[in-house]
Amino acid sequence: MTITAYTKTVGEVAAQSGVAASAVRFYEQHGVVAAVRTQGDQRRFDESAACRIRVARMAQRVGLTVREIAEVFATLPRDPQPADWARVAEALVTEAEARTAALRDQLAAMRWGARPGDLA
Amino acid sequence: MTITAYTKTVGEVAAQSGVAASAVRFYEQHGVVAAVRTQGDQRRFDESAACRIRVARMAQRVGLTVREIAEVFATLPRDPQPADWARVAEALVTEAEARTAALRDQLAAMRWGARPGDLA
DNA sequence: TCGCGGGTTCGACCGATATTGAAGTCCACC
DNA sequence: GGTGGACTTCAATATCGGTCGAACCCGCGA
Repeated sequence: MTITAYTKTVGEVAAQSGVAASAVRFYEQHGVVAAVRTQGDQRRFDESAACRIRVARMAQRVGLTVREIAEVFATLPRDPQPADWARVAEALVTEAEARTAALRDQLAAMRWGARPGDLA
Repeated sequence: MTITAYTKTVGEVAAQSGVAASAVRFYEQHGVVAAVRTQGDQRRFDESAACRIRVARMAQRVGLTVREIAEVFATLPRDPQPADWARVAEALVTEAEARTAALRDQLAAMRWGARPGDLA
């Protein structure tokens, strides 16, 4: 049973997640990732940080805000297991599908400017 | 064959589409809707304007930007017919589904931190 | 003719999502 | 125990998607 430690620097997490270090700090400020501080006040992230950020970026593409993503991630325990990630993944995909379905339904419900007499 | 005229004021379009008049002007600036001007320099929109804006708002919910939406709408002719709207609707839903699929695929492709030896 | 409820432009401001730069600190390696 | 690269904070800047207010214009009805 390996204890997942807080060992990654902001730069390492940035490299592993494909975003700028400034974005990693931004995500920490907004609760997408968590960090502890060294004696010298530097951030140290755990293994899940890069993962969280990669997932967050994908979720942003389907219209979720950073706040919404942080809320979903708030349900993750420390050192998330595959089952925890699976649950989060499903929540995100379900939300994306719900929004797409809402788009489709509302589009379908529109009367498309069918002015009576126009097609008659 | 009714010729669709430019008759709606900003306020009318705003009311019909459920957004503020300032937003209608914003959408015009960004190519989501088009307007002609009266002698007195006032905007006049056609019937499709409110429709475009309602659709645009839905599309924003699934992560499309105003620019992307404007590009899709750029394919609409003047006085769009139901078939034109159907094509646009399909393009938007398809894009939303593609983004959701990308999210799901990338989530599925992740190794979920399965560190060798951890589950052993 | 006057009033007034719209419309107009323009620029300031907002919140979200970051990026950049300055000034200073930390720490890993030699 | 240096040195240099990576880290820190804070403020400014940028883009996106709007909103608001000021100051002004336009047309309609009393």
